[in-house]
Amino acid sequence: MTLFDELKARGLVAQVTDEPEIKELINNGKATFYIGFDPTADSLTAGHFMALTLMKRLQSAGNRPIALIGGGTGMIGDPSGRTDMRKMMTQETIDHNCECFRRQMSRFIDFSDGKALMVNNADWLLGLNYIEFIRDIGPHFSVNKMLSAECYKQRLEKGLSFLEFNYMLLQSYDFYELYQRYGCNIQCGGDDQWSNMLGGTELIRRKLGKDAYALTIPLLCDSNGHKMGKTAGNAVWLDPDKTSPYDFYQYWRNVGDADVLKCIRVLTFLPVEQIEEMSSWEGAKLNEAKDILAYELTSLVHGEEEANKARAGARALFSAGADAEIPTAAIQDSDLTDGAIDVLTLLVKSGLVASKSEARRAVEQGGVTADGEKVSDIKATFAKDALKKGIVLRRGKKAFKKVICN
RNA sequence: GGGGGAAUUCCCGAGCGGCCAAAGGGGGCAGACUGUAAAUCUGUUGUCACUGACUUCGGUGGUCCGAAUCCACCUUCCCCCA
Repeated sequence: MTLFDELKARGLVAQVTDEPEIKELINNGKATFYIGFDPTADSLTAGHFMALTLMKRLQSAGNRPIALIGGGTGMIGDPSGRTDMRKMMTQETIDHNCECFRRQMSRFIDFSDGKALMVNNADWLLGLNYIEFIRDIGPHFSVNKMLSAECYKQRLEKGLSFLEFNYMLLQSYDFYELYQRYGCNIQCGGDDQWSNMLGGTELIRRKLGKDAYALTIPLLCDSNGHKMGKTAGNAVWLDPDKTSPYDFYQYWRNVGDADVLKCIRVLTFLPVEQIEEMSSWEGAKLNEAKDILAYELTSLVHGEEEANKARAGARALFSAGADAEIPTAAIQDSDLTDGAIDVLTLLVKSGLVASKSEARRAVEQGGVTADGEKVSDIKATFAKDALKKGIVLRRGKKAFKKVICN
């Protein structure tokens, strides 16, 4: 199976500008492609992960990836699919975020010996002269056409500033620039970027009379159409300090039935044939697929060791086994009163709940257990002796911590 | 530049002087049912010293015994006209 066919089989291709040409390029390792990342946070998210795997897949077939960090476009903010304007970020924040991205990406992509490049569009965007830019690039964009683009529709109802309206020109300019500097001939990105990407291919054709291509990957959505990679509105981060490997594992362990296979196909590197076998799995058997998905991804992002720990922790909790790998929370002597601590405080200190009110509710609703025993009294306390060897405190079905006091 | 409207708790959105920690929906959390799934049903969803107290309704200052609700100014956004 050729690379392109595999991408298709995995469901990684949403739209392409010129299929035969793109096929030819990437199957033969002749592509230099780029994917842009907006430095809006100090860590990449699960949402970016799919793009990273695409990069890796293409790279292993001999194509050259360029990771473009949007240090310059980050100053503007992409309005696509947004209902409100992004917050403007300061130069320092953007620089910091760029650096964090760089570190995380090098885990997946081989940047040695020019096998991949990482560039920052701040390098060419920040020095642009307005009049020159407008005269040079502006004529190639039709406002009428831009306004009809799907990505601005929503914003036209809520208001779109000229600042953001410029985003498409800048992203197009990036592609144009990369084409000239590095011979970059394909731009990849999320499907929501489609119109911005077309802007680039169009610009290259008009200015240089050359062909460049665009390929989008679908947005990873669950069966209800919600974007995946978020819990309660918060992103699932790749940075272990922002989303622990255990939580990361749990996120994937808990995806809905309808989404497991899709996630495995799109996000893991398991062979397509193996995945096809799983597609007949049903009911409880499907749970195994979730375990595979969670393990594979955790292992890719955080390493095998962390993946083993997360899996062991989960198994300990859900199917009774050794409790050695349960995430722990240490509490201090100063948290104790008279050599003991009450449940509510303990719940808060362990990080299982955000406030005492929440802790109270959890107990009152019968959602808290300590070492398997249900805690039904909000005044229950634990003595230091018990805490020395550790207590497995559990809130609800899935949130738990082993609390220890030394 | 002129005129009109809006800012409410995580989100949407009621409230328009006391009965408001603030309807309803979404989302979240917990419980039941299960397979650590979905769907469904129930409870819950500002904080704390929890039958009570305290802090919230864009900001600042007023009026009033009392303000999310009235007034002034400010900030931001939307709509119409130019």
